[in-house]
Amino acid sequence: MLPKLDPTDRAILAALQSDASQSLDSIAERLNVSLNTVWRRVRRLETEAVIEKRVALIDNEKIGLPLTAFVQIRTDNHSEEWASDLTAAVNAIPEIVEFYRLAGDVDYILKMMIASVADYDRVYQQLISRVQIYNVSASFAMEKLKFTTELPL
Amino acid sequence: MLPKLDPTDRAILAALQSDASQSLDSIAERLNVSLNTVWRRVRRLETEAVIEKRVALIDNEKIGLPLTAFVQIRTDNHSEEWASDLTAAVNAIPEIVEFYRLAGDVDYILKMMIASVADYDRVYQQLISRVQIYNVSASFAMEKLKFTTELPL
DNA sequence: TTTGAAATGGATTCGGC
DNA sequence: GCCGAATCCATTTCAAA
Repeated sequence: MLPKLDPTDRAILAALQSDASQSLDSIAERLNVSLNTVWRRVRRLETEAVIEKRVALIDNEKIGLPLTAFVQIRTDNHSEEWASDLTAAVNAIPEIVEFYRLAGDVDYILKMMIASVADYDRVYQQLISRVQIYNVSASFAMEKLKFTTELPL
Repeated sequence: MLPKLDPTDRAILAALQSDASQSLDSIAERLNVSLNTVWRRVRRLETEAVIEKRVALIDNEKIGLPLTAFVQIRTDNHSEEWASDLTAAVNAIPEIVEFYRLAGDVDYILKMMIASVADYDRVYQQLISRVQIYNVSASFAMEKLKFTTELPL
C-alpha cells in the first residue's frame, strides 16, 4: 500500500515541504542528480498523491487572526448521524482548521484560528446552533512555540 | 501594524493558499485584473511576509506516519529556563509539528505525527530524557476529519 | 503613481536517444 | 538516466492613463 520511497525521493520531499518555490534545477544540483530525474520523481510523487498539494502559508497574525484555540468536545450521543452532523458543521466553519475524533475520554478535538476571545464565542455559537453538544472545553494558546507542516522523513 | 489588504489581495491570498501551483495568469484572469497587477501584489505580500512561504503538503499516511497524537503537558516548574529547555527539546524532535503554551489548567499542548503507539513512546522518551515533565496526558486521533492550512479571509 | 501590453529570460515539460 | 526542443510562466521594461 505504501509507495516505495528511496533516499532520493525522501530528499526531494524534504526539499519541497520545506520550500516549494525553489526550482527543480536547484534541487537536482543539491542532490547530485539530473534535473530530469527530479522532474520524474516529483511527477510520480504527485500522481501517487504522496505530495497532496502545494500551498502558500499565510501569517495568521498579519490577517487579523492572532488567536489559536483548542476545543475539546465530549458527547453523550454516539450515533453515526450525530457524528456526521458534527463533521458537516465543522466543515462549514472556515475558522476551524483541524478536527479529529479521539480515543479515550474526550471524543473530539478541534483547532480554530480566530481574531479574539469574542470571536471564539461567535464561532462557538455557530457550531452549537448546528449540532447539539454535551460538553465543550476551550483552551486558548498564549504563545505559538512551534508550527510546521514538515513531516519527518 | 497589520498590512492593509484590499479585496484583490484577499482573493489572491485565498487562491494561493488553496493551490500555489496555479499560474499568476490564471489568477489574473479569474479576478479580472492584469497579470502584472497580480505579480506585484504577490511580491508585496511576500515582502510583507503575509505569505510566509510556499510548501508542498505531504500525505502523512503515505510516508508511514498515520497516527496523530495530542499531548497535554502540565508543569510544576514555571521558570523561564525550564520553559526554554522544553521549547528547545520540542524543536529538536521533528515528529512534534505543533506546540503551544496555553492559558488555564493545562500548560502546553503539542501535536505529533507518528507511525504507531509504540512510536509515540519512542518520541515521548526522547522528550522526557531532555526535560523534566510533571504530568503528561496523550490522546490519539482515531480519525482525521478536517485538516487545512487555509485561513479564513 | 498605478496599470496593462508586450518582450525577455528562465524553468518546466516531455519527447527521443 | 541524459539531451534538447517546445512550451509555459515569472519577471522586467516600457508606454499610456
